[in-house]
Amino acid sequence: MLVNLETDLLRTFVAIAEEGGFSAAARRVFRTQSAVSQQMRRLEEALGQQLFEKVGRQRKLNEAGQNLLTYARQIVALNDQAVVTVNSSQQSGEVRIGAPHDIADSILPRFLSTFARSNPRVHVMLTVDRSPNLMPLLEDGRLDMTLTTRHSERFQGRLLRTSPTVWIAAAAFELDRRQPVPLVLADEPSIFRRMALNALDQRGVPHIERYTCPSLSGIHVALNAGLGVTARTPEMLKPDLKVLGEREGLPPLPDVNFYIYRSNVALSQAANALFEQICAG
DNA sequence: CCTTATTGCCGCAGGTTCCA
DNA sequence: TGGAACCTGCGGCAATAAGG
Repeated sequence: MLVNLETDLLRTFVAIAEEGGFSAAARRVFRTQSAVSQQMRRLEEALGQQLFEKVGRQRKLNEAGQNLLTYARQIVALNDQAVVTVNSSQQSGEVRIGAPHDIADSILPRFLSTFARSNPRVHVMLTVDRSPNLMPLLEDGRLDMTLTTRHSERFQGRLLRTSPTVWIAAAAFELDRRQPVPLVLADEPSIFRRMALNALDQRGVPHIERYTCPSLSGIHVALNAGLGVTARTPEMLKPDLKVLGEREGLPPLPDVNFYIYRSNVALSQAANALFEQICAG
C-alpha cells in the first residue's frame, strides 16, 4: 500500500535537517515547536519508519531520515517551482517599490533578482529616496510597498531581519588614535549616520566628518580612498574593506532592523506576489 | 491540525567535598 | 594547593495533554 507524503510535512522535515533542530525549524515554518513535533510523528507514522535518533536532548536524522531528505528536498523544490511557474505565466503588471539608499544598495537586489526570475512579465518601478519622502507616497498609494529601517504602526508590514552594525574602513586603512576619528557618512536622514555619531558622542570619542554622500557607492569611493571609517551592516563588506572595533577604540554599535510595509490601498496581484515573496525571505 | 501549558530529559556552568 | 568526583540549579529541547 503506497502512501502519499504531504508536502507540508516534508517542508518541515527539510527545515529540521537544515536548521539542526525542531525548535529552530518551527521558527522557520512559522509554527510552534509542538506542531513540528506532531508533524514529524505523522510523517513517521505515514512511512512506518523512524526518521530520527536521539542525540543528547536533540533528535538527529537517522539513516532512513537521511535517505528521505534527498527526496524531500526534490519534492518540495518541484512543488514550489510548479507554483511559481503557473503563477508567473499569468502574472503581469506593475510593481512600485520604494527604498532608501541604504537599503536599495544593500539588501534589495537579492529580493528583486529572485522576483524578476519568477515574474518575467512584471514591470518593477523602484523609487530610491529618503524614508520621510517615501512614507507619504505609500500613504496615498503611489507606492505599493517600501523597505525601511524605521518602525511604523501605520502600515501593514513586518520585520524582515535584524543585522548587526559594524565600523568599516579600507583594508589598508590605519586609524590614528591620537587624531579624531575621520568619518565617512551619509547625509541626514540616515540611520547609520545617527548610530555612528551617537555611539562616538556617548563614548566621548573625538571625531570629524571627512566626507558626506547619500549613496552607498559614494561611501565606497571615500572608504577606498582611505578618507575614514563608516558604520554599516556587514553586508557591505568586500575584500577591499575591513571591520574595526573595540581594539581600535571604536564603540559597539546597535543592531539595525529592516522592515517592509505595504500600502493600505489595495495592491495589484503582482505587487501582492512581490510583497509576499519579500516577507517570506 | 493547530495552540498553549506543562513535563521530562539532558547539557552545562558553578560550587562543594574529598583526597593525594 | 590542585585536581577529580559529585551535586545542584538553570535553561534549552522535544513530547504530551488539553482545548479550540
